[in-house]
Amino acid sequence: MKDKSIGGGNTTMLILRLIENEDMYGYQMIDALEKKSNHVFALKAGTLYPILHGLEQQEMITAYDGVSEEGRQRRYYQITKKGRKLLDEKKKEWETYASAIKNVMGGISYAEV
Amino acid sequence: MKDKSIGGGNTTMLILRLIENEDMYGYQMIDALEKKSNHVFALKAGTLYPILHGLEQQEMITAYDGVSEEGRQRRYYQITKKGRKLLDEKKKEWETYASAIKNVMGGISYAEV
DNA sequence: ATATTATATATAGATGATCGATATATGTCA
DNA sequence: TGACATATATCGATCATCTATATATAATAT
Repeated sequence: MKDKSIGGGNTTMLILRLIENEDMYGYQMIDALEKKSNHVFALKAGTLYPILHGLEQQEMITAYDGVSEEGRQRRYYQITKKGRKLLDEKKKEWETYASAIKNVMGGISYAEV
Repeated sequence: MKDKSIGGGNTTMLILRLIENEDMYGYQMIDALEKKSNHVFALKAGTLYPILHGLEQQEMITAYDGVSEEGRQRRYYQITKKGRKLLDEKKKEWETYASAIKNVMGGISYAEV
């Protein structure tokens, strides 16, 4: 995984999280992710837009043309009910994954099954 | 990232961690990883061996032929000083990554820079 | 003694996620 | 007017990992 790359198949989860409470347009997501991650993640436009289009096709999000606070035409994305369900699943997967890494790295061992 | 796949570019870190305190042979690593991860990770032989050969070439590990506790010929792998340094780096990268995900998912925000 | 199965090591090709490069259009600022 | 930042978009390349496959040995069952 390269420096500042998001990797690990978590990009979709992060995008859905960003628009969980607020509709956003593409570039706004890139900025928000950079800030919230404290400059660890630098999501590329070339990664973002194909994912947004895919999520739209799967009805995880819907898109509409709107006007930004500065009065400019922007393409906004809104999470759907289906998308919230997917976000929940991805969250659980991440927790399982992170906890497994912790177990291996910390050396916690379980009874053999 | 598929179910039970390790992904995220963390396989090398996990392998190095496994042999940090004890030399191991390939299949032993697969078993150890499955147990320590509480059955979350199922490392595939087809993933493991190419990584081991790569780490050997980069002098992160050394290999030698030994005899297992059951008296069988096995190919053992031992971490080198260089490998321990790499493990430390990978650990730090993981911590940075996991903490960034946490920040985004939990909604912690930082002052804009 | 022989067949079957589990263990072990290994490699090649396929897949999938993400990046880098590039294209295009619009709005802002000097 | 020209340069630059913002914004959306697509395509090909790259990299990690998986699947499938091959091969060998040892253990177990017949």
